Amino acid sequence: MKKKEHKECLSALVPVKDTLDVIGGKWKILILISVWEGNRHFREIERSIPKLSTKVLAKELKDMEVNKLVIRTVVNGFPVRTEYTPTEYSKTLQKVINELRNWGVNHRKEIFGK
Amino acid sequence: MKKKEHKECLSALVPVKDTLDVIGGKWKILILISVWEGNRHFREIERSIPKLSTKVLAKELKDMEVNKLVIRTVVNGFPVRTEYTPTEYSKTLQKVINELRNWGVNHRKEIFGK
DNA sequence: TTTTTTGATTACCAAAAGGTAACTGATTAC
DNA sequence: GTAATCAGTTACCTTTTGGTAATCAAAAAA
Repeated sequence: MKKKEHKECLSALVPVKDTLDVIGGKWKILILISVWEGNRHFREIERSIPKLSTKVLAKELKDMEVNKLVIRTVVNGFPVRTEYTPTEYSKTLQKVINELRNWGVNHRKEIFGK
Repeated sequence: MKKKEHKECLSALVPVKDTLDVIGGKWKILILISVWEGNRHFREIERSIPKLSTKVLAKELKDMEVNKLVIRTVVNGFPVRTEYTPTEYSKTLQKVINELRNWGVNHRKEIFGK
């Protein structure tokens, strides 16, 4: 009997891992939704998500900028304002997030209800 | 201007979080794929995934059993064998994982290539 | 008899993630 | 002058996560 090859399995997994790096974790999707909803400024986003700390928000927004989900622009001025706007590209995630949501809805039924 | 309501946003997010609890993290999808590929016994699965430790595999397999992704059966016997088999239900994740993979493939192009 | 293999569990330690609070610097309102 | 707001940064500490190695019981192989 041949030994099993696992290379294939692992390489197919890299892009899945990539995606989870971008939207996995506790806050990323929450932040994305907040920005999609119209929250633009740092404090505005922060206040819109209970329990989210300044530190984590700053880190997550940086990641999201690198991943082209939001654009950060500094509005020169008075009490220094920063604007985070969602990119068009970020909307390609909506389908993925929908799939995650649908499966989750069904999974609850599978584990509890039914 | 009305204050924004975030209740809706948050409740829509619960199932997404549920799904990420089930397949998020470093190992869950790897283990699932390993089992789908035909690895059945604890050591077999362990050896199929480099860097995965006994402790983490044991914990993850328990979670996966609770979530009905695998069935654990003890084959009474000689050096005590345990069998993990993927459920039919686990296959409902293939669509989700595919979406994650597709987005990841495209994302690499977006961030690097192009 | 000793070693090996099986599927785990446990104790112990290291690393990573995350929270809190203080502080920056500029400006406006009181 | 004092306080507050904006967008963070930093230091410090706690919690969570994860890895390593030892151990268990039971049987087969040496």
